[in-house]
Amino acid sequence: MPRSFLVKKHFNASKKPNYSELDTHTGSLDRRVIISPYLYESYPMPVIPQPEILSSGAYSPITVWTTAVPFHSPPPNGLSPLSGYPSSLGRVSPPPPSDTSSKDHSGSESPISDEEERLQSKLSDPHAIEAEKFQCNLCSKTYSTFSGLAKHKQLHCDAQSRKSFSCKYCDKEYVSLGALKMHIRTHTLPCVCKICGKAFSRPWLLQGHIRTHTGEKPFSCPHCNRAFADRSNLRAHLQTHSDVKKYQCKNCSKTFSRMSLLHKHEESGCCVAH
DNA sequence: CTGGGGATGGGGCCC
DNA sequence: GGGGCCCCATCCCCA
Repeated sequence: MPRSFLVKKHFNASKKPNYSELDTHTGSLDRRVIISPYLYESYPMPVIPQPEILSSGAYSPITVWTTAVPFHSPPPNGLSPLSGYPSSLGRVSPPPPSDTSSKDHSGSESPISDEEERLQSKLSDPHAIEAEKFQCNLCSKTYSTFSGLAKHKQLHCDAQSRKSFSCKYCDKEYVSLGALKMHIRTHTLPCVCKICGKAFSRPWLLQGHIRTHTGEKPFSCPHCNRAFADRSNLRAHLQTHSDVKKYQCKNCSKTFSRMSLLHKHEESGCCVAH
């Protein structure tokens, strides 16, 4: 099982980003691609913009992810964190309607305390003076309003109990915040080529891309001395020197240097009933 | 049509 | 926790 399949892929029909859309900032990618204003100033150093030099609506580590809440028990008042994306990148998801007094926490790592939550719930709810009757089934904390409880669960207990972090740009979920942040980069594409403007999710991807401009090919085949810019491509090339290829057809035992070639072979009809 | 190269995406691992 | 790297995969293009 390839590791890439551990998380489902379903961006859209075209798996590759349509870089032609970078210039217009239109289409489905416009909220994740940030072209550095310093794009063409110098060459050839890659530009890996820091968050502060991104546009005001750019990627904010605090605002681009949300902890997941159980799908089987959606809170009322449209509290689901997956109920739609912000209209522009970097905007915090709109607060729950019943929590209009809550402040914008973007840019602040410190979550509000439970006491603050309860106080805010009381302030925002005229019925909050009543006895606290909404209890968290995970930590037994009580809240006077359902909205207070819902917010508490969304921010703390559910996320902690499930250890689940879901992307706000797609519906992928990860068990760690670090994995989610790494994934988020595939949406925000913070690494921009100064030469052509293409954006990449990681610096080393950009470095590999820059080799296409410079012509640098640091990986050489020990058999034929052919050079490659990418190690993976060299590895694939090495298969061509091997008598026994890595990928074998189950039916005819023919071997192929690449998985894609095996797939083509299978789709061409070898593996249909003979 | 097949085989191979080029370019790129993305999760995991290690430091 | 983040960066760099590894490894695998895929798409596109061309000979």
